[in-house]
Amino acid sequence: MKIGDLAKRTGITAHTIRYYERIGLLPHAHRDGSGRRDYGEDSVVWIGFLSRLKTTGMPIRDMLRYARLRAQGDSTGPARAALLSEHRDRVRAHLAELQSALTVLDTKIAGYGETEGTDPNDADSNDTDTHTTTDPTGTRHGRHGRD
Amino acid sequence: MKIGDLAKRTGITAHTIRYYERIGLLPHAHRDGSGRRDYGEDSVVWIGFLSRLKTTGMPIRDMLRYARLRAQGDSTGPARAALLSEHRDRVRAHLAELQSALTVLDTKIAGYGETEGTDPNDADSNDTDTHTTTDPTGTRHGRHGRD
DNA sequence: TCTTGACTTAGAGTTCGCTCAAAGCCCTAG
DNA sequence: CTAGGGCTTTGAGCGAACTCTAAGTCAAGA
Repeated sequence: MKIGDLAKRTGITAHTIRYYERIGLLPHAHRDGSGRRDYGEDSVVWIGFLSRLKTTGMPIRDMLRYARLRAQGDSTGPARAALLSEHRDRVRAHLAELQSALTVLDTKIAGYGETEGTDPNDADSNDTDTHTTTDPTGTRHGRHGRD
Repeated sequence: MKIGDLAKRTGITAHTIRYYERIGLLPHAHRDGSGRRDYGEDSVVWIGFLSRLKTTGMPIRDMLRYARLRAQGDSTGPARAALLSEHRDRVRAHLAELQSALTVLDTKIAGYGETEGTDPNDADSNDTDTHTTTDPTGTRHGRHGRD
């Protein structure tokens, strides 16, 4: 298939596909008689996987590392597994953060909902949350600000 | 407290705090006798909340909308609730995507793990989540909506 | 046949969210 | 008193990930 078709199939633009090829995320595409890129189903699959990695927040430089390992063949299996495994850990951690933040949002939205005239949840008091995962410095002992 | 203290308390740099003030995410700070920014606990709380929004992927321009509503006072409660509610929907959607991607990662890592010498999961076949039986979301591949 | 639209390239431009530099002022510990 | 570190400002710079432009080639449908 041509680059435009692949773009439609994968949801990324042809520009981005060429960009990915340029930086090494995609192998150099085969060309048809007239010098145009010609793709197979495997490209759809590979880009689909890259998109998943992207969704989960993997930076391009890490996708590149993975892609290079993949290009090196079967012997890199363990290295690829390790790379994905580390990434999975990060994704899990982020997931937990998101879930925690979600409950904060729930609380806050609920706070806005009740008693419309007054505000038991003023901008600040309602901003206060049970601090969960994200502990920037770790140095925060005194938690003031009403919980 | 001074800007450096606030930075330590919140985990963002003093540079970023000034940047946030510049773009309107933080109100203009009160100054002490010598013209330096002086913060109270409320700043810690507010930045904490902003950090959570950031964690959940809210772009700065949306935080700005929220901050401006907040600055306008209590009457904007419903608008703020709506803003957060829409954001919550997006976060929930993203959360679902992440969870789905996680199971893909699990499958793939497991694939690399089994039968160390050979590889039933060669670069492509294992990259494929095509007809991977475990289809968590039920999302048929082929067209994932673009992010 | 003609025209339209998809394709090609190299390289420049954009957006986001910081991050730093430079030059100078001033608080505080020693 | 002095040195050092933290603060001030404006404005420039940066890395990530695209995104688009320009100028040109070419294939295929009306």
